[in-house]
Amino acid sequence: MKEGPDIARIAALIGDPARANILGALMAGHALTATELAAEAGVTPQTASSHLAQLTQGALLSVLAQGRHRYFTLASPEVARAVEALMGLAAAAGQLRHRPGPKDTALRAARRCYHHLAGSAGVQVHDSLAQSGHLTHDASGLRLTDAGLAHLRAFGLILDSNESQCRTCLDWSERRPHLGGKAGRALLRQMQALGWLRPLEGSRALVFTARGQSAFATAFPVAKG
Amino acid sequence: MKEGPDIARIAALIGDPARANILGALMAGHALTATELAAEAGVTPQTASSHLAQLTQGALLSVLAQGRHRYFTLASPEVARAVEALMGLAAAAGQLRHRPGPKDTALRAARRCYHHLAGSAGVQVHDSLAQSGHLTHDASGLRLTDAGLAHLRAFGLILDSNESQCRTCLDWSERRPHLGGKAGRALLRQMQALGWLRPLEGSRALVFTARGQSAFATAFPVAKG
DNA sequence: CCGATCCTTCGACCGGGATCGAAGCATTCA
DNA sequence: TGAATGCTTCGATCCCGGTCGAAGGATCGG
Repeated sequence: MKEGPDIARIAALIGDPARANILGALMAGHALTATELAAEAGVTPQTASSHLAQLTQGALLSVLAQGRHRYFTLASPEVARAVEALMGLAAAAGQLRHRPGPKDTALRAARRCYHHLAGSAGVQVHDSLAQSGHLTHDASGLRLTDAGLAHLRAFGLILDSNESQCRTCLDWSERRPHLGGKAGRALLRQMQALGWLRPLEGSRALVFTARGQSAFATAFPVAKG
Repeated sequence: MKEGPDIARIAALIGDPARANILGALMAGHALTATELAAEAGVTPQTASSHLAQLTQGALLSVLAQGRHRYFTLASPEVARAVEALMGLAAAAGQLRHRPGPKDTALRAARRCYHHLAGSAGVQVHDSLAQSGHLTHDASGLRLTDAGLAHLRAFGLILDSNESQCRTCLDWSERRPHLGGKAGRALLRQMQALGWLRPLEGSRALVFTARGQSAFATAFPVAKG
């Protein structure tokens, strides 16, 4: 009964610990070089090279050669979403790699998912915009309303009118959608520019500054329901 | 940089061809016995037994022992969504197992995804309901409005008021969300009861009857945009 | 109780693939 | 040009895990 796409190939590609670490490192959205990824994955450069070739061949990564460096990124937001979906399953199965520590708490609060904001803060943004009518769910998926577009522009975001289309991304820690796509990306950039939050050293986690914390709460209020 | 859930374990679990076939067979939403799954996967019962034990252990499947039979199903809708996400990646990578044939076309038109309707017909249901205001996207995700609830009840669906909460499921062939959850499940059941469509032998594909085709188009119209 | 069916456990085999050392290109910089 | 750096290819090793035959429970029908 072989129907549909060959899922096993892709899953097997993600299923190796070294490759999974590579994908995890790239979930932050930054392009990383082969040697950096080798260190992240905990393998030698020649082993990493083999893995990177396979991931690229499998259309999970894309490469940008610059001088003697090769920068790798996730090939598409779809890849990031698939990885998050798998994280959700792994979390549900209780297969956390470490006992939850302070870093883990920080990750659940706010982190980079590909290029946008995830974690409870990310979900809060989504909910707040949805409640105030700045975000609608129509035929083509999630979309910013005109009011929402104006609202975010007032915030300092630079968004074309044809960039109202958004991506939702299932949050592995919250099990709820958060805001991805162009808008999500621009929003995170602006929040960092405003000094609301900064990346935690060597991690995808993001920590709010005291000032940013309260500003964020005011800007994206959410009613309990 | 080992952060978050252990994704490699889960992905490796899905990454074996035999296990992927098992998951694929269960995507139709029916409970299947160990021997049936062995046949689906193309391995002997003792091999399948080993795989099934691993999948159950990994919280991807759940088992119901009934007499000397053991019925397996996907452990949760999350599993089904993760599998669909992987199918999307595989399809994007152009790794279809077969050259697209008539069966493949049927699959893209309408199929079972877990217990609900997927494919272009599934997406059409979602879009139609969203356009007519029967479906909203709020803080807790996708939800049926009161009007939508009444609309579907008029259709013959039996739905509690507290079952307005819906699940969205990313469609691998359309790359767009379709309607899952309780409502999606009830809807598919009703459509089959009305004789609108019937399962294609030995496949997840669903084919519309002539009568069902036009009735469906009238019931779930969608404006082009 | 007996045979049939469903499923599992055990043991042995085998292959694919992950890994790293050594060597080879390519690029940059002095 | 020569040395250093980033990355890849090649080859050898090794181990994990998929596979099936044989045998052992478990459950049902009579």
